[in-house]
Amino acid sequence: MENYQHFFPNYSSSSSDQFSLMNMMNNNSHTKAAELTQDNRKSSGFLGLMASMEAPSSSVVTDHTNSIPYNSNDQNEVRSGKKNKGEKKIKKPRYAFQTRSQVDILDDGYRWRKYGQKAVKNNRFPRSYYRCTHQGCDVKKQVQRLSKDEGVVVTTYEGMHSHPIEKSTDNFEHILTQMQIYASF
DNA sequence: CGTCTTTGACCGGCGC
DNA sequence: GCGCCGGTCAAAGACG
Repeated sequence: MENYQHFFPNYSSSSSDQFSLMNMMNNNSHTKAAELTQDNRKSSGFLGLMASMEAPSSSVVTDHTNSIPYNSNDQNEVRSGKKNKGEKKIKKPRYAFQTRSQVDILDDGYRWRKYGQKAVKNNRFPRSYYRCTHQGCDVKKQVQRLSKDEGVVVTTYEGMHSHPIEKSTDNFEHILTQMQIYASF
């Protein structure tokens, strides 16, 4: 168990946070994951996610709704006014991980730049928006804490990294690979 | 001095 | 069309 600290180089001392993420990989009930679709984002957003994640059995929820068109170029061009409307449209999967942790920032081995923070209604805690700092990689994640149970942190990943990990967290890279296998469902 | 955070403004989608 | 809402920008600041 001690070598789990390798996954969290910033957490040198033993803390329960480290084991929460391992529980996630072991499908332990303490941490649950779900794929978000834009459908449930429209209807109830994170509340809808919470509902699905609080189902006792679901550790990974996959929704194969393909009715979510997504222009991959829009992400970079939306501000510059360009819009390639003729591009192929694929859905943009989002994966949420619910983790019991005292700290908001779980170090997953990648480097993130915070680019926004918004208040969440019905929640006294804000939601933070991060983007991967690797050039050409626009993987995003958002971190939110439950107001109901402030010991729970929800991290939502959007997109997949197409570059090697940037920190010396070799073992965790393997775990992320498994996460990406989940993401390919 | 480079990198990352903060924070109000801004934008697009959607419901009314 | 208008206003709300979730997400993003970007200038200024903090920090090492």
